Amino acid sequence: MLVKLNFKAGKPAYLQIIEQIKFAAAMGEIAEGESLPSIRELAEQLRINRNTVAKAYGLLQSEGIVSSSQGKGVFLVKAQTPYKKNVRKAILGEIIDGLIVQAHHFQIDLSELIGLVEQRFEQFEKEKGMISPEVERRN
Amino acid sequence: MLVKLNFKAGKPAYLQIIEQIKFAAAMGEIAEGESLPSIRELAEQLRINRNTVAKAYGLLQSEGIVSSSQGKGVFLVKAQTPYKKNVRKAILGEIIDGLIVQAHHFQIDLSELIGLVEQRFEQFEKEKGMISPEVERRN
Amino acid sequence: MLVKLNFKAGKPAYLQIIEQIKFAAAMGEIAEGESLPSIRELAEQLRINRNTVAKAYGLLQSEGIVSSSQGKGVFLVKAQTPYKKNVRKAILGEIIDGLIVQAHHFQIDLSELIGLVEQRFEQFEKEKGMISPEVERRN
Amino acid sequence: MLVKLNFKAGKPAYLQIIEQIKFAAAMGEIAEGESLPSIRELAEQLRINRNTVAKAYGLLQSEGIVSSSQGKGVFLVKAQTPYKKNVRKAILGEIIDGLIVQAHHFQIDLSELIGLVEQRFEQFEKEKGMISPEVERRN
DNA sequence: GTGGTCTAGACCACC
DNA sequence: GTGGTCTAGACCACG
Repeated sequence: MLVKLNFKAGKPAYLQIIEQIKFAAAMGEIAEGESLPSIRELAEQLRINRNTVAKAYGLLQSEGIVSSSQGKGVFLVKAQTPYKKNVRKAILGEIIDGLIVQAHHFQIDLSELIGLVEQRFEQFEKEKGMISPEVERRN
Repeated sequence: MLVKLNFKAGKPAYLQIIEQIKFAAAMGEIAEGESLPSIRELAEQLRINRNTVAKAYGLLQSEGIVSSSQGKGVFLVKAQTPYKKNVRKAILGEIIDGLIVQAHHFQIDLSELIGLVEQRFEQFEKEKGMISPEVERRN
Repeated sequence: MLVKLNFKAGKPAYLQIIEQIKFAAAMGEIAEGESLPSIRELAEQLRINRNTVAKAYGLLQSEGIVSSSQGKGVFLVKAQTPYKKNVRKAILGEIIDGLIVQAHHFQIDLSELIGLVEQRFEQFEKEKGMISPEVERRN
Repeated sequence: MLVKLNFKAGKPAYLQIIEQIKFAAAMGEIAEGESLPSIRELAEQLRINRNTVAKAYGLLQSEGIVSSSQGKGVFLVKAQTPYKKNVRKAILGEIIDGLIVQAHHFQIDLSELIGLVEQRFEQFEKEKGMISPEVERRN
């Protein structure tokens, strides 16, 4: 997998790494159980401090997305959320409430809003389909 | 109108104020042109510094939701967004993208997600109907 | 003379009054020794509080531009600055320094800058010529 | 580079910092891409709160004069204004209008005013020539 | 009585 | 070690 950093954007490096790895995992670009680039490798490739990569990996591990074992590397764990379904729905519900209030201020009604959701979802799936797993690697 | 702060939550006070005023405005709890609680008043009621309220009001003003004038007060402006439709859709689109990624991590598919949106929307409308404007509590 | 207030602009009312009276005086619209509208009169005309007009007149008086005497009214005093020439030049010099630094950041050189000054000055004189003294009065 | 604060003057500290840094930048005292004193450093040196310096730097950033990145520092960006020529002239025009009105109140005519501008400009260029870049004082 | 500005202390995010 | 955010106190401007 390939990670790119945009230093101009305000986003911190470690967050950009996390996002891209999450996205790659969601896309199926990285298979379950497969190893990620090593900390040292990724740090060199991106020309950033190893601490920054380590921080990103650490947070991914604490989210249960990857697991690391000394001397072996870092691996993608099987996708599964730690929350029960009603908790998940409650979390999504809060995001949705904010979305609805914003849509209301923008004078956009329900049917239009749902149209937008469907449209965005389709584009998400389309991009997902276009990425074949395990394509890119450098160094 | 009534604002409540939850100090336990990580969310900063000024953001909680913004959200609740936006919500109250969307609900029709505050009529257009009507004045919001004065900065001092709300600050005392919430037992926080005036500047924190002032910051919230200032941001609401920069979003075009309220307008303030020295010596007079802060007023809810006529609901009308300054953005063109495509801009509004783009802003909502970003929120939706975040929602979709989160839903994906939670293994919730499109139909279920849209069901959630509809359900939340209905509840929003129901609550909105229950609030008759101009029913103010006093302190 | 006619004073107009723009409530939308951020500028406070009393400053708008001061500016317009100064400008009218510089333009010769008000003759030396002539009386200005009374505080009560101007306040009614502009539909603002008399304190606001009084504040404006008070500041004009402290700048030595008008003089007031109880029961008679407020009069424009003979134009003359209280400062000696070198002091005046020093004050202008500071404004000019700021102008030069700004022009430098804008990559505008001396000749262009002086062209701008001349152009603006001519327009100033033109507007001044167009106003005949003692034209407008209301009520 | 050296910043001095004049607490007696009515001007707020953050504005004094902005002016002096703009001046130093225009003088070539700070080279392009070079880092400014860190927020903490300057705050200690001036014996003011870090936030006051941060505010000054933040405004300089929003003017496009410096750029900052967390954990690294604040840097002078390549001199290049983001505005088109007519916009720049309009901005300078407003400053010039104020200058002309002030000069008028001081009974100083155009030729004298332009003489002052030229004189100040020459002094600006002379001082600029005297400062060789990269000559830094330390504390 | 309004709202706005300036400075500050404590804490957080980042590298 | 960097810069950024949140809250606050004192003071100012305004009507």
